[in-house]
Amino acid sequence: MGSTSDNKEILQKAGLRLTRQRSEVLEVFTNKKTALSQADIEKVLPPQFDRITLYRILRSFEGSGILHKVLDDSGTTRFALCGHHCSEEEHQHEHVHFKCSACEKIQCLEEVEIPQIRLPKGYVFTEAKLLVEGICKNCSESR
Amino acid sequence: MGSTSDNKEILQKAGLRLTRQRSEVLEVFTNKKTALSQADIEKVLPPQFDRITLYRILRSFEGSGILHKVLDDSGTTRFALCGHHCSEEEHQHEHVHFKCSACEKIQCLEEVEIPQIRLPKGYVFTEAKLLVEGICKNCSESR
DNA sequence: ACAATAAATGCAACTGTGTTGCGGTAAGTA
DNA sequence: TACTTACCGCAACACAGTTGCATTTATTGT
Repeated sequence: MGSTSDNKEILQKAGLRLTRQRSEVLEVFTNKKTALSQADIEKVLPPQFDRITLYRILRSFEGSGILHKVLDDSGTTRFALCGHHCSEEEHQHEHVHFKCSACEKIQCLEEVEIPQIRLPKGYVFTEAKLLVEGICKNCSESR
Repeated sequence: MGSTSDNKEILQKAGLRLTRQRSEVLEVFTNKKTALSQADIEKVLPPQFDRITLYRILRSFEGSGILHKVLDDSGTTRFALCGHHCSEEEHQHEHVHFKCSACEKIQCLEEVEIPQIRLPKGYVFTEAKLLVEGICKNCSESR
């Protein structure tokens, strides 16, 4: 679970240097498994961790395919760890994001694929992002 | 196209008072047909239109089913006019939102329905929101 | 048509997220 | 070990979102 050597490999593959700050951020994502906003991450990191550094780490991770942005209707941007086959050129995120109305957490359902969408004539398809809202497994079982 | 009497009807059905400001905002949405951010709307409205008033109008319209929030990965909230059968209790937005990578506009594809999603055991489905990215009809035809 | 009243507006003030520039620091490399 | 360049940390700023309160205005009943 998120060892230092894992982090090193992830960063090297992305062409990024291994720094203490980046390792810490990666740790957060491998421990928590939900999509996280910058505020969420700041709560977990040591309080002296620089806000702007975190901001830039998130963007560079996104750019190199380590993280992907998660759609959200709340206004704040959230990120989640990319599954296996993401590269800088081609992200593979055709999976569903699930937002629980009870615990408010957003998680990736990697196993649920987004069905084919039939667009009207004239429209060209590039990518689809699907957010499902409801009650997650955890919350529905603890009743 | 967006007459005053239309506005009156829309607002009365929603239990909201008919004011000049609300009419102006409604006009904007019936003229432009894409999803609009608060900044987009401010550009169109007279410059003395109060920012906070607009903010509250958008929220109250959303609460009473006149507008719905549109998912976006850019961080800023956007709204679009609801189709026919929206009430305060039950919004009906199981349609697709389409974001054009060329003109950056987001529109509702009311005619495209979101397919059934099969969730893993334990998950309860409430609602699904789908954003498709690609090239819109306008942009793909003007090549 | 007018007064009562509750809703809506407009202003002030503030919080929080997003973003850029730049000097100092530290990771990778020879 | 020294060099080069990416990365970090600070400052400063732009702008979206949010709340409280005094004033104005749309509706309701007389």
